[in-house]
Amino acid sequence: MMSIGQVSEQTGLSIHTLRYYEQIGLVTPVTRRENGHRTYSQEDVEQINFVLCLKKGGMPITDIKRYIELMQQGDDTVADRLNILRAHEAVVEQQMQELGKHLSFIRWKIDYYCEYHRNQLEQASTET
Amino acid sequence: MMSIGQVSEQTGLSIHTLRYYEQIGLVTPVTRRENGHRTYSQEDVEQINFVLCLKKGGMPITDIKRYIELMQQGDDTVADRLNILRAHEAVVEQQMQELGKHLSFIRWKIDYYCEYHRNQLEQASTET
DNA sequence: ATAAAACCTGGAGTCGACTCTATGTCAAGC
DNA sequence: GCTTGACATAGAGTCGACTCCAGGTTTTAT
Repeated sequence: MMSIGQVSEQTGLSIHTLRYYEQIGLVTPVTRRENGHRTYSQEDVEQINFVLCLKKGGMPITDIKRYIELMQQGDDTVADRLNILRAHEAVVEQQMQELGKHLSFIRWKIDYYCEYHRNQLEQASTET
Repeated sequence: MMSIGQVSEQTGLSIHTLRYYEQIGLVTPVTRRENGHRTYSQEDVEQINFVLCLKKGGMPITDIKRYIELMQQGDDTVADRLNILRAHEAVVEQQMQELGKHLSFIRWKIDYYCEYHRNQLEQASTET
């Protein structure tokens, strides 16, 4: 069991954000100690990481929230969740493809500028 | 030479957004016809696509703006621009790696749910 | 010549996702 | 016993990135 501070450290999310996510229903509310402090189980942390996984893939918070709600409704929603995951899979695949194209374009530009810069320096030195 | 509407079609950006980008200096102002309408050269469109390339890689608008400003200042800034591009290259590489991990996690989850769902259906049919 | 379509400007409004403020409780150490 | 630090809540504020609105001009088609 971990405190909110420890979870913040581990996930990279701020304490504020962790509470905010719980408040808006992006993650299921965690149990509390007698003093009211949140205490996170390993499962809770895994759910947070899953949410982050979807988020990094570009899924907006409202959609993630819908997914989490389906999870909470139990096994009857497995088919729906499967559909969402499949759609998201496709989105991420396309994103990676695009990123790959962008990356090679940037590399091409870097090479070009490298060359250009080298010539610049050379010219400066012969002008002495 | 293209009109703003045509560029909007081609880039996927709304007309609003194209004007907004020009206004905040994210792209260099294009020339106008006598009636004041914007007219985009091939180069202008290429610059917009380059900006989108950086943006899709997660670079915030203010940073892209700084890059464009360097471009406008001429050849003395090539070294600076190279640094920015190299840093961005690293960022995009890391992003792709992360996305790859997320993707395989999602796929794993899909497989898991698929199996689960198959069993669900089977059970339902034998219960008849 | 009149309506419709495509463009213009300046400025206000929206939206998603945090992030911070004010105020308060509780436990532990000096 | 009093301060310090980690936690709590409710609600306001911020920030990036658009997006829309009001009001106006110009070209195109009927």
